[in-house]
Amino acid sequence: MTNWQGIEEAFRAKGLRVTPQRSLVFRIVQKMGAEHPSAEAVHLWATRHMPTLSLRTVYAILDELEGLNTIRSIDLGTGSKRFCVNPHLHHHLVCDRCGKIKDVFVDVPPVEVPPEQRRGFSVRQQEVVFRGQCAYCRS
Amino acid sequence: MTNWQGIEEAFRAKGLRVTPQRSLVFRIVQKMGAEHPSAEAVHLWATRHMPTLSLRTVYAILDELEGLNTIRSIDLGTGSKRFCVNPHLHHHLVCDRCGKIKDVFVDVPPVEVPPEQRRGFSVRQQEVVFRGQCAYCRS
DNA sequence: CCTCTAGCCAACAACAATTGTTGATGAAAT
DNA sequence: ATTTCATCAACAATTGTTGTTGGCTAGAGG
Ligand SMILES: [Mn+2]
Ligand SMILES: [Mn+2]
Ligand SMILES: [Zn+2]
Ligand SMILES: [Zn+2]
Repeated sequence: MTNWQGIEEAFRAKGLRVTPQRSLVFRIVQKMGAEHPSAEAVHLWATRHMPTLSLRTVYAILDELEGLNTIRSIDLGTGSKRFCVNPHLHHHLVCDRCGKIKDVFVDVPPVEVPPEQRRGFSVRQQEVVFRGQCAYCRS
Repeated sequence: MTNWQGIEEAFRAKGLRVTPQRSLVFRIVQKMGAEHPSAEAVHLWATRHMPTLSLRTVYAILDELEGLNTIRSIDLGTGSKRFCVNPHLHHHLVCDRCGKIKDVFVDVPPVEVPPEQRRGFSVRQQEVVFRGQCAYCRS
């Protein structure tokens, strides 16, 4: 569900109204998707179009969108939750210095964790985090 | 450097004195290594032997140990920095619910990120995060 | 058109993990 | 003996986030 039509449906299906705020936050987060914005970053941009939009509401709507499975929140140790809009399986590249995040679409063969290492854990997903420095931070 | 002899040297080489607090924190973090304790967790245990040891000092000493490369701090989105004592290359298994962390020693073939996806990033390391649920949280 | 309510707002408070600060005290190094 | 470092208690401050409250408004349902 990455198109606005679908989201409208999904909102209503959950008994949530389709408001200008929800619409705006959705569109902003889609547009910014590639940079994996934080809630603050979404708010910063959103307020250019709707100056009264509160940060609190942005947090709330991002939570809702996550509940609808239209976005996913990730925490890669950059100091804040970041939002990921790409529904396909992928991995991430993180800048050690500024926290920039980029999607990485590479095939990583699934790794089987041997039972003696699992220690009772059930493994649901496996993600790869690539760490390094972005072009900007390297100069 | 995982033995106390080496650490004593390393401390002194940096102009840091070898104190009972530094010794204790080091020994605790080594002993707890497998659970990847947070600073709070280290403090909780340490105060059993030295009740006056302040949390502030634990934070400071953990920072120093990280500076000496005897431990590594990792943030896997569990809400706090966790400390890893195993110097060998390895990966991590994280419980979605309680945040428990386990080491995973499996060979993961290095993945080459194609330049058009790197977008100017330099990739320094690649780590795999396995997410799931621990035995306890699953019951 | 009227009513009811969800959603939003501002304006806070609270939170948790972490870092900063300060002045006093004690121990180690010189 | 003197200087310096380390630690302590006791706070304050910071950051990202969530909770709360009372008032206002727009829209869904009648
Ligand atoms: Mn992503
Ligand atoms: Mn580890
Ligand atoms: Zn950067
Ligand atoms: Zn668990």
